[in-house]
Amino acid sequence: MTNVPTGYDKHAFEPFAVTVDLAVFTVRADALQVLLVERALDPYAGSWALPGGFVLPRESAEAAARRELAEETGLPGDVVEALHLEQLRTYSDPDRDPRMRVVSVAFAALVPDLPEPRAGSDAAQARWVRYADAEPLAFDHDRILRDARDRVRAKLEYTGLATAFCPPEFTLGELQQVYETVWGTTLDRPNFRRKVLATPGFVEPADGPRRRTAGRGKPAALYRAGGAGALHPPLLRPGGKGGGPR
Amino acid sequence: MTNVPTGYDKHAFEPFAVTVDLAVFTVRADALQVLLVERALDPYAGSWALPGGFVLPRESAEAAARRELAEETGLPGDVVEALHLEQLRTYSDPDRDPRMRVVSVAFAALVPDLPEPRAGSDAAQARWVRYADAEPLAFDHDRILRDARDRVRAKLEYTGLATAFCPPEFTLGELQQVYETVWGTTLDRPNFRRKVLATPGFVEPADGPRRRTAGRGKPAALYRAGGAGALHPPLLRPGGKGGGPR
DNA sequence: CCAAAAGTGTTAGCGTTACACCCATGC
DNA sequence: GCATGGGTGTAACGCTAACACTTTTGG
Repeated sequence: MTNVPTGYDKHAFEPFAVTVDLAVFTVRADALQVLLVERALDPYAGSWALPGGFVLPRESAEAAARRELAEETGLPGDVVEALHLEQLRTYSDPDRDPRMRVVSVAFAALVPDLPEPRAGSDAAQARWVRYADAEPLAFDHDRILRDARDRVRAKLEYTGLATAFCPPEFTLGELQQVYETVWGTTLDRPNFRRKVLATPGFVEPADGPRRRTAGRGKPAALYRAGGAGALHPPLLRPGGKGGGPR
Repeated sequence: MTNVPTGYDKHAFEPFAVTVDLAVFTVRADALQVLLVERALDPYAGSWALPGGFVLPRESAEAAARRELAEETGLPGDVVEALHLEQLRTYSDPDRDPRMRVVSVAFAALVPDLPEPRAGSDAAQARWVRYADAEPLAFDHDRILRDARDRVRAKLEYTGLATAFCPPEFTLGELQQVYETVWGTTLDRPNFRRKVLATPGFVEPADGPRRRTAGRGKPAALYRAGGAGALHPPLLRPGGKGGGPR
């Protein structure tokens, strides 16, 4: 915080615009999907992009992210307030926006299957797209999206993040499908079950059995997300253990 | 990137200042130490703070971080270019700076013991301080510093980051001391040695034995940092395995 | 009865932990 | 010789992976 030009005069330096970009993930149809919007306005108009927008003068980046998410998806405010939002990193390449200097704070958000997006206020349209089919995107959003996916994949290992993809009550089979879909692997069901239940604070039992996870088979017990953030011990990916680089 | 006010007019929105803040760590005298500067200018003048400064108009945040680091520590340019710099997160609370709207991108940097800082160009003075003795700092730097330490502690588990605290050639005893100092634990030497050598790409042997790590004992073999970013398998902390929350 | 998914049990293998022991050097 | 740190060996324990098996539902 040194090197202050001319003692903090508000116009002694080039102004920066600050935006947020959101990689909103869900698990649907056995695939990791991401929410994209079609740009209506000029830079990259007609291209698909991550939702996002400018941070307002009296707003933190986190608050801006939730506000933009509500605007673009039409989700009720309390849902948006509750969902898991995670700051990824900030992209500040001087040329990342062709018009002017824009510094963007990127977030990853995780939502359960349910919501179908309606066209947002500013975007021409919004829809879910399989991660594999998302590129190419506007600006440097290809890179942001890849970083976001890497982060989510890694965090499933050592946090209870996977429950954010599930509805409030879920079966262990559904939770396992989240892991298998995001990691692109298969997991041994008995071992998965034991590991999850042996990890304190990961899930806690709910009441009233149900069947779900498919139309057939024995009804499964329901669980809610536990309070724990970190998992002890972690749930490691089969091939190549250890968290990846961030 | 939607919700563009008045089609991108450069002055249609409130300007933001963008800064970088640096948590520069080293391991000296059996303690994790951090580089602090005494503020010369007005907001919090006389207080200690993390080094940092404004991002210039044609500069990325990463470039600004390296430039500021070179200015404040007097390290030669090639050293600064090579050292490990890691983006932490961005702090954007509207009231984090009493004067105006400042969004700050925080970085953690890791350096070996050697350099003693000289007083920087803008700071009244700069010096190494034990992490435990650092607070209170100006602005929200207490929080940034804590986040930075948590991140470094966690990343020692699953990356080869610890070698960034060591000189180009180091003994396994020195590397172990880094882990013990940063984690505040003791490790079993034979097991530490085996784990490190069994992890591909963590370290690779150098030539010519030396003694170091202390004045006495059998001379130890020297190693260089290997190319691997992620550690397979990870080197877990004794108490409470798994990566902590980030 | 059959298919499908939930749930329980068991064993072999591997990695880690904890400790004993030897080696090389300075004083 | 003795203290100090480097380096090797090894046995017990715990966790995980892999797979066999039982249970409960719908058709």
